[in-house]
Parts: sequence; C-alpha cells; structure tokens
Amino acid sequence: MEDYSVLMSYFEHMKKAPLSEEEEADIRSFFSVKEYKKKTLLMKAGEANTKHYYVAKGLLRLYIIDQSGKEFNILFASERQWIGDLGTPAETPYFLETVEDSTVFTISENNFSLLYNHYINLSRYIRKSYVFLQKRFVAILSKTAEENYEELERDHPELIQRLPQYHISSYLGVTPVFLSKILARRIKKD
Amino acid sequence: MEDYSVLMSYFEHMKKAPLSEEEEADIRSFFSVKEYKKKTLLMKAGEANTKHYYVAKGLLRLYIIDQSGKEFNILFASERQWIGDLGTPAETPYFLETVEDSTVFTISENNFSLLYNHYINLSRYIRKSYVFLQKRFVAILSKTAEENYEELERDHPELIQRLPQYHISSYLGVTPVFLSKILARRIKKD
DNA sequence: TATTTTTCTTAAACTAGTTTATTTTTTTTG
DNA sequence: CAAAAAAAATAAACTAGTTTAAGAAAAATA
Repeated sequence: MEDYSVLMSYFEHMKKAPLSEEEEADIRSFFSVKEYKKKTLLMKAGEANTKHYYVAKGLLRLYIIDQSGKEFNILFASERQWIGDLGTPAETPYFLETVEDSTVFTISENNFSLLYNHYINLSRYIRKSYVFLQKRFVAILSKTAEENYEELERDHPELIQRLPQYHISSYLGVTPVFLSKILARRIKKD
Repeated sequence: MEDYSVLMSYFEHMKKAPLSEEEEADIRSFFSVKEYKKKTLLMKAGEANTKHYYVAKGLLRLYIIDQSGKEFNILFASERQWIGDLGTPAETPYFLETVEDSTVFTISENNFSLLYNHYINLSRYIRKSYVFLQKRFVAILSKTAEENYEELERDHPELIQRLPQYHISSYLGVTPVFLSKILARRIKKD
C-alpha cells in the first residue's frame, strides 16, 4: 500500500487542522502515486488534459522546446512542491521530466480544482505562480546572467547542488558554455 | 452623468444575456470613471491596495523600474481591456501610466473579485494572464528582438502605430537605439 | 576497475545588444 | 507658425552572450 502521508500532511497544513476521514478518502481517491526513474517524461507538449503533480521525493523540471529545438527550463519542483501547467484546459506547450529518480502524486485538472478550492482558493495559488513568473521575467530582462545566477545561489542553493549545470543555464536563459565562463570568472576573482 | 455603457456592454457580453437592474446598479456602484491626461500615473510601486482598471478610451502601460532605474513595460491595455496588478494583496512592484489621454474605469481589488466571479470565474482570467505572460517570457528568452518585433507587428499592429518607439523597445526588452537599428536594417532589406 | 557516456571547461571567432554622444526629425506648445 | 521639447536615427566603441569544436573531468555502467 502506498504512502500518502506526505500528501496528507500537506493538506492538513493547508487546512490548519486535522483531516476528517472523508477528506482523507477524497485525497486518496483523487491522486495516484508513482515512482519514476530519472529522465522520465510525465507530460508532453501537445497533450490536452494535463495533470498536476505534487512531488513526494526527487526533482522535476518543466520546460519548453522552441522552434529551433532548444530547451528552456521554466520551473523546477522538488520535495513538497507542485508542478504542472496552469494554462489548462488548452493543450500544453510544456514538457515535464524527472531530473532525479522521483516519487510523484498525480491529480487530474478537474480534481485539482475541486480539492484545492476545498482547502484554499485556487486562484490564490495561481496568483502566486503568476507573481513568481513575473519576477523571473523581470529578472531575466533586467539583470545579467551572472546576477541571476547569484540570486539563484542565494535563494535556492539546493538547486545548484542537485541540478546539472546545463539545466541551470537553461533556466537562466543562457548557454552552458556561457555559464561555465561566468563560474570560471568568479573563481578568479578571489 | 458619466457614461457606463462600454462597461455595461462588457459585462453583458461576459454574461451572454441582458443585465438586470440590480446588476447594473452593482456595476455602477463598484466602479468609478475618470479621464486622465496622457502621462498620468494611476498606480505606483510600493502602494498596497491596488485597483483594477478597465480602459474605456485611450492607452495605458504597466511597467516596472529596476534597480538601475531602467523602465520595463510589462503590458499595454487599450479600449475594452483590463489592466492592473494581479499579484495583490501584496504591495505592487508596478507603475501604471496613461500613454494617451484616457478614460478609465477603476474598481477595488475586493469588488473586482466579487463582481468578476459573478460573471465568470476570476481564476480563468488570472490563468489567461498567466499564459500570456508565459508566452512572452519564452518569446523573449528564445527569440531575437527582431523576431519579437515582427510578432508584435503581426499580432498587434495598432500598438506599433499608437506607441512611441521607446515604449515598444522597452516591451521587447531592448534599448531604443537597438530597435531603431533593427528597423533601419529592415528597410535596407527591400 | 576499466570503459563508455555524460558533463564541464577552454578557446577563438562571432553576433546581438548596450552605451554615450551627436544630429535630424517630429511633435508640442506659447 | 516659430520656438522649444521630445522622439528617432546614426555612428563608433564596447560588452554580454553564442557557436563550434576539442579536450578534460566526472559519473555511470559493464
């Protein structure tokens, strides 16, 4: 039998009170859990009916591939974070892939709204994502890649440890070669 | 007495049916209308309690100012479009300014949610904005300024007519000098 | 642990975009 | 409509970031 405890404690935390039997049963019935080997695709551009994903263990990335075939990482999610395409119900432009071996809870768009609205207003969550994206947008527009790297290092040092460098460069919007150059330059500065 | 007809027909369109007396009265009581001279600030970074704005006439821009003092246009809105900061209730990082002389309906965050939810689900609107921003994010990350200019020209030719070039360059994330260079290059190509 | 594969580094030549400054054109205002 | 102010163009020297390619280091696998 699968372990839903991470998920239960998440919703308990949202609700700020113990869950009823009924609530636990709902949660159990709405989600499925699965383990994935690293580099497994969970979602693919072009699909409709996308799902939402809550990470129990591991690390995932949401990315797009542009016309020229280049990948751009939009978002990462690790333990106790949500990831998915908020732009439903349209067909998704994203790919979602595990970066590490991961355990992931999956829920359909529909059940996600239902359940989420029961605990907190879904639009609060979407707004938060919107604000996050907007910050990232402005940062990439207005700061150099070096500054953005330093910000990531400050705010999410664990990502720098866990991700291969080329995923970080893609998140920062530069080539791996350039990120490597930035890092070499930083070392010299000492 | 002010003219609420643009606003009424907008909500009628949302509802897909004529408005009741009561609904009309609500709308009237929630909004205020005002005319603004061009280059008037309606919203300022640092303010809490931001409002939402529906443009009856004219053209507005939402922008941020980065640490170095440079402006970046995030979004424009003209006739029959909404503009504002969706990241409420936190204090806003944005400035909102009229680009042309404009007539604008203003509604508080709170009344906006109330009213909007009565017609369509507010989170649908926020999602739409999220998707729009995400497209813009990816476009700026993955395409050259020239390609982004051409896309803007194709999708929103009226903006190119109505906006001074330096506002367009700021929207595209480049300097006015560089946009001017792009345009000169394009002319030579004939 | 040797081998293969993946990731990272370095270098060199290049392109996209910036900065500063000057001039020209267009728009606004007295 | 003349004068002033704002916006756009041009030029030149610069910097951030790309591309391609080759080698080194690290990680995964037999």
